Amino acid sequence: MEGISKETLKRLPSYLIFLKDLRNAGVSAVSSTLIAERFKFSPVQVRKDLAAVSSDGGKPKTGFIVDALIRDITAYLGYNDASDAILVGAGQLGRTLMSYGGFKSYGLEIVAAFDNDYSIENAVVNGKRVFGISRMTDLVKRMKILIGIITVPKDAAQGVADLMISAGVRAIWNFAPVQLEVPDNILVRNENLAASLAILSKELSEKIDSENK
Amino acid sequence: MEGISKETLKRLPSYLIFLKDLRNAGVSAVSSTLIAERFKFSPVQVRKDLAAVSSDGGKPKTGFIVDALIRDITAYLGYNDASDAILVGAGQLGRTLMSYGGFKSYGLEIVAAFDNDYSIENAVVNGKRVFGISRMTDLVKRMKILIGIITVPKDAAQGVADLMISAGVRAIWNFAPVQLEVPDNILVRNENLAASLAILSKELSEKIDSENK
DNA sequence: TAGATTGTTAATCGATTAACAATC
DNA sequence: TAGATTGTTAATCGATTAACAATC
Repeated sequence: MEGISKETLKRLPSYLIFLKDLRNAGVSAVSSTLIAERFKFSPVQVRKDLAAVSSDGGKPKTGFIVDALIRDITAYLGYNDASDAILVGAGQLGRTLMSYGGFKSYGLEIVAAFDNDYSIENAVVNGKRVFGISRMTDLVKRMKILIGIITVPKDAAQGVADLMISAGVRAIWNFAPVQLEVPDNILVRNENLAASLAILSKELSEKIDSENK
Repeated sequence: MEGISKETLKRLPSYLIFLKDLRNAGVSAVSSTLIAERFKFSPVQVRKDLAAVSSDGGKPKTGFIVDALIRDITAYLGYNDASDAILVGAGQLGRTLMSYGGFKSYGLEIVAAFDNDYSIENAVVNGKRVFGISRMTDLVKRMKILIGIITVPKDAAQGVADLMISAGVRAIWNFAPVQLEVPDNILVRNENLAASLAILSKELSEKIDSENK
């Protein structure tokens, strides 16, 4: 149950989505083979991944109990102190994240948003108010928020990161296309949508090249 | 210049962003050590990555020419046939992507969007019109579009994927939280924002756990 | 029982890092 | 020249896969 590899951690959320679909479809048990087929992984890999988080394990011939797996993965991924986040930059991308329904199913929540644009301040998005940036430090400290989401333009990103860190944020999800400079004890996860598409595009053209040989 | 590893491919876009910043700052040459420091990679890794795409290589004592690297990485990542995409699902997330400025710098463009909601059809987002879904097949075929972006609710995603594939799309960037079933020759890249945040949250709580030991 | 499926150990594979010679 | 920095080969590391015994 401990020492889960980085790669396993990345796959767990996908399993969770699939398992919930199975549950909705009334399926009560699932084999590693079936999961593997769906994701084009190997069954052994799936078993290793599941072994890392499953409390009961699976049963030969039956497979794994869907409900139990959902509980185990949710417990592993979802229930921890670090589940509340604040967001800075309530532009279109920021508001999209605030309205995004998918976080809840992982026990995650964006509890407040901040912006320095007076015309956005006090707006209410998805039931959450947008505050002036000057109120961030106080709120983060008071609520002991550990995760900050940055959706400001790139020139403002470093300043926002500094402010978040001084307020006590320990992990940053950065959507601005800059490499943030942060102390060693701060986690940063960069989300560069353009880069994601660029990689897909590249993989495709390599594939097409190889087909044309 | 060929056989670039997957991991290298993932790092190249970050290098590109940083190199452009350097160029803006008037820096003309950069050492692998400097790049490595910024990203907390090892200098050797950076050199290996750059060796894979750089036409000139670097010079001892000087390092790599910033302009030349930008050109090489851009050429490697950006210029290929697979640079136009269509998007289906012009809801908030879809419109955010349509308005997102970052794609252009990688030579990528969302050329048209589709939705089956009559109230969204004919809307113009970022200068691009939203068409009824019925017009997708024709446009994809005519323009030989190879990349499709799915930003519809999860229940509609598989149907949209099937439609895209039958029209000729070869790579799908999927924002719906489902595992799409596609033929072997179709590339799929899943973007699950909730999962990304969940992983960050998990890494943070593991870090905090280990600090408290 | 027979067969499907799990879980584990060992082998393989791919990527990173260490070591070091080449060179501007 | 001396020193910084590159590029490459070999060693290491981490993750995946193959093989197979255990078991429901």
